[in-house]
Amino acid sequence: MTSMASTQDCLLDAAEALFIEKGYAATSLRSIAARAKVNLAATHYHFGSKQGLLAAIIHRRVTPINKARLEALDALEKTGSVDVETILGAFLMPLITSDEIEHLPGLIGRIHSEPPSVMKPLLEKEFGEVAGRFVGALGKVLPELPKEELFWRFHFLVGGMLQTLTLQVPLGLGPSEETYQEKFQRLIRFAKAGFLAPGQSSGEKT
Amino acid sequence: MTSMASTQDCLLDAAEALFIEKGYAATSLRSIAARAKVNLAATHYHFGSKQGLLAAIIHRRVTPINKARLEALDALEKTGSVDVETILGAFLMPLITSDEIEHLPGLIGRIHSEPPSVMKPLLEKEFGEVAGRFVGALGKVLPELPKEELFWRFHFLVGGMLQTLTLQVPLGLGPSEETYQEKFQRLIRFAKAGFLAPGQSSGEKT
DNA sequence: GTCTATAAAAGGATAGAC
DNA sequence: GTCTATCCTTTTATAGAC
Repeated sequence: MTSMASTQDCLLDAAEALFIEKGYAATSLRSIAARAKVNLAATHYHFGSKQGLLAAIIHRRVTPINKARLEALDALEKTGSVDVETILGAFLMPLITSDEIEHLPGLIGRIHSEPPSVMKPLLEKEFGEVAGRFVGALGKVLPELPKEELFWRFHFLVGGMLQTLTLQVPLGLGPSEETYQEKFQRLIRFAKAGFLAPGQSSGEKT
Repeated sequence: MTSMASTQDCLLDAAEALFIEKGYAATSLRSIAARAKVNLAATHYHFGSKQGLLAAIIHRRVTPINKARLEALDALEKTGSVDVETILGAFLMPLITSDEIEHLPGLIGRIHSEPPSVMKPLLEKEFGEVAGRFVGALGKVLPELPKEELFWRFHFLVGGMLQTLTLQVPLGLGPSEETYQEKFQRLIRFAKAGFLAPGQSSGEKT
């Protein structure tokens, strides 16, 4: 029994589940405390405010994934096997191999479009470094692609990732049980071709 | 003065702006009524509830865009100029050419990840037919692509679209003032290549 | 259709005993 | 660190006069 979950962890788990289910604004601290089976006042004692609780939740899940992403990119650069496909793999696959995958998808998918006043500082803090590293790596293997085009394509990749994390099943498709492994491999095929497309109307065939 | 905005329209406009700014759950009917400069009780008189107001807002913006999308697709099929790029154009460009573009992007971008209990029935009702028609058209010009792969690629396209509608400027890029026209042309380049990529490991070079 | 007034409930946050 | 009790604000929604 020495490994019984602490009050903090109970709160984090409960709040995370409810934020996924109902969204941030629609979830009350009371419902969180009830689900965690702790006292209402504990939320303020441990996290100060509802926002503080949200920040802690995101930090807990995102940190290990971003660490794995950067390590994967480092490994690519060390072995010299850097290309578009391997970079995309280093960006997406840590979502799967991490232990957090069970919780992260719904969380990010649900809350990434909360009001900017809530989310923007959090996302920039948690995501800024990783985005910079990966855009830089992609820029190196796609030296002729204009910078703005590169940024927007990374942006589209992130959109596809978020959409994949948000929806279990796309509209019009039956509830086929597909693993994230398979979904992200589909996304890598799609986005790889997208990144390799000519940058404007210049390029390939001229 | 015969064209003075009705109370309904004032409420729709105000609620839309606030939902974009703060999200659905975080916006109160009071703030809506205040911004619309109408009485609080008017919201219930005209729309019954907060949910009814949301449904009316979405319907107002989405209906004309989807109509334009289907008409553009019809036109392509009549002139026989159907290919991946023109289909993508017919799907994305009505977002721009419609009068709604000024309001729609933020709205959809902000609220599409509200709790499924709120959004799913609305989105399926408003979006189901259009998605079916466009996936069908893409399937015709990509006959060798497996159906699941097709669905997921359409899904990634929608993800890129939503991401573009959500963020004015991608992370790491300065506040470059780019029109939606330009952004969606970038997205079309990206997604066109993605749709044309080989479906599995089969294809191109074997 | 529009207003005032208010009901009835739920929200975040805090004080203070233990 | 955890509890009870409560403050104070805000919320959705409605009743009823005009």
